[in-house]
Amino acid sequence: MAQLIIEDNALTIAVFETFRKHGYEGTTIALLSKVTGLKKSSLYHRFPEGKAGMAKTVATYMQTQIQQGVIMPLLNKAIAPEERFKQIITTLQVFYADGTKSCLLNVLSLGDVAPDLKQVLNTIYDTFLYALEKLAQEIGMDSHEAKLWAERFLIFLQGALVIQRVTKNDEMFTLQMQDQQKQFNQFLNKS
Amino acid sequence: MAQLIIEDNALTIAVFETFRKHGYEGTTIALLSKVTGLKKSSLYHRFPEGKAGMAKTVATYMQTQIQQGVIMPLLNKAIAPEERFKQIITTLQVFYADGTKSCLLNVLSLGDVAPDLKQVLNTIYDTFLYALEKLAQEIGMDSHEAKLWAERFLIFLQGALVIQRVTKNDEMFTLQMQDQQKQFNQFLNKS
DNA sequence: GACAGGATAACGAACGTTCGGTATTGTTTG
DNA sequence: CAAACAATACCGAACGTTCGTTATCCTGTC
Repeated sequence: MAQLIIEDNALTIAVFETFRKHGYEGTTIALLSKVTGLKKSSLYHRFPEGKAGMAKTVATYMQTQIQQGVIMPLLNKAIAPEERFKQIITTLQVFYADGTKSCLLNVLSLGDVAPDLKQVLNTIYDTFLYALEKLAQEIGMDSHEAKLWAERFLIFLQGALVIQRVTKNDEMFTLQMQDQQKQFNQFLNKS
Repeated sequence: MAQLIIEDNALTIAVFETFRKHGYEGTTIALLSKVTGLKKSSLYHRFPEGKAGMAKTVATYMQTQIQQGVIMPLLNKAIAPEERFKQIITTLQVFYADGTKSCLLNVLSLGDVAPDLKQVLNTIYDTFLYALEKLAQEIGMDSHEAKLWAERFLIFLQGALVIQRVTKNDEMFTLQMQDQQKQFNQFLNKS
């Protein structure tokens, strides 16, 4: 293999970070070139399907990250529910860099979205919601309660990210996540 | 005055709706031309400061809308707090078209935002938060409680809009707003 | 005839994309 | 063990298109 001046994974991450910061339309090939160190034409060697393919790649990248860092831990019955929830809160803090980085689900769902990209985003949400639901059921909620709690958690997650971006209040996301964890533990101790 | 093909207010609204749907980078002058019925050059007659000026105009438009439909009702002590809150929930449902339309605070705060635009967005958030805080204090919360509740409400508002956009679940926003109202009334009846 | 509202036409710049070419690395074959 | 071929990784230069913007001109109205 010819020399890779940037590894596949590092390349995907750089592109991912650019998309999540600037959105789809705000992310230009020239900007990606600057960020990755690869010339525009070289980017097309790595992403033969162009910009749309890049967006799909980063969405799929997020899907695997969430799958590995959130979904699997949430469904891992070998660990106590309290520990599991604490664990994913930590993961999310890292993933969103204490709320300083935006979520692809938000920034890539603006305007007219390509159907295949939209489907990846939908799947991320669905699996995330499902895993949260299952955890909530484990700690004693009925299926209806569990779904509402899971939805509220994801709403909180997205909302806190938006508000922190608007206000530049750097502790907003962290505080809200800690609050979610506290409420989770309170429910646990009641039942 | 020569013939106005589109009135100032209708023009602003059309531009506003385009920006909130496509974001800043996704909104092109050609698209605005199609949407408003005005040629590109005519748009520059109405908005001498170009695209940046259009964004600032729509942000200021939102500011006046929120001021008139939300801030003033919230601070109107001639009406019972319960009625006031119910009123702004209704206003917000209309403003966000039952959650089918995005919020400028979200879509215009992506990437590198012009400082003067960012300041308008900040002001909208600050005044909204302040009015909610005051209402919360009126119904018996201390200042700390009131601030946390107000923040949570705005987080919920933004989060529900994001989630509904991702999932296309058209009842998400409405249900969450109704839930917020219910919780507000429950707090009221407890104190 | 001054002027405001709108249209025509064009501008340079940036957009996403493609093509031809050049090293460098791997793989085959005699 | 080389020579030959193929594949990989990257780049320079250009493509046609669209971007935001502007200069010029026409058309009504006071």
